[in-house]
Amino acid sequence: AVMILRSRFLDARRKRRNFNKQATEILNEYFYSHLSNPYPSEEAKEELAKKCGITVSQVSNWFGNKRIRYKKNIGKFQEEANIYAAKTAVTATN
Amino acid sequence: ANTNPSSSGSAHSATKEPAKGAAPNAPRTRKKRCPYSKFQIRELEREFFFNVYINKEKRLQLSRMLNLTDRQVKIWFQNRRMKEKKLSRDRLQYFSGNPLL
DNA sequence: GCATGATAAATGAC
DNA sequence: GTCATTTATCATGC
Repeated sequence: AVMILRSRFLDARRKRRNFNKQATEILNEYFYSHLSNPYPSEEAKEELAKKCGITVSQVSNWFGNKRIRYKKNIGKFQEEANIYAAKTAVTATN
Repeated sequence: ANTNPSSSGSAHSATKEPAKGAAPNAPRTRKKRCPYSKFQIRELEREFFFNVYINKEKRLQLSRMLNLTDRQVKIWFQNRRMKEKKLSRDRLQYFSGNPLL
């Protein structure tokens, strides 16, 4: 039984699975509403992880990848940025 | 069977070092990440298994054998210790709340 | 075929 | 020394 769990653990690390749409939504919402300083604190990471149903490490990975890829090609993310900017603006007025 | 297309036989020795006196402004470009070969990894792992903290003497010896800089070996051990710590954390999280234990 | 998540070198703060 | 990062690379999803 232990061996099964061990191999399952190794497989779980190797295989990549996309986050569900809801989790990505939450992460993007935070990212674009903190675009001037997209570095969540440890506490913020834990909260995001809880809300997204992923680990803190996965939150860190996501922000690391997002920051570098956004910086490398801002144009490609412009549309996405506008969407979430509008979204947070709506929530701010309510 | 050395499946290494990226010539990591000499992982350092280039891509940096503005040749001593030249380039006064010297933006000090970041060294490009260079994946190590299977052989280099095997030897580093072997030493890590023996001791997660490597002393300066073995470090110099290992760096010469693997054609890496002393600094690269030092950094590899630092990163490897962090990896080990992360593996422990992930194991704990993964096996907690399990249906079998 | 790229998008995306995870990992591996390399840097810098402390 | 640790540790959060940056960056490139790897592996997979679709």
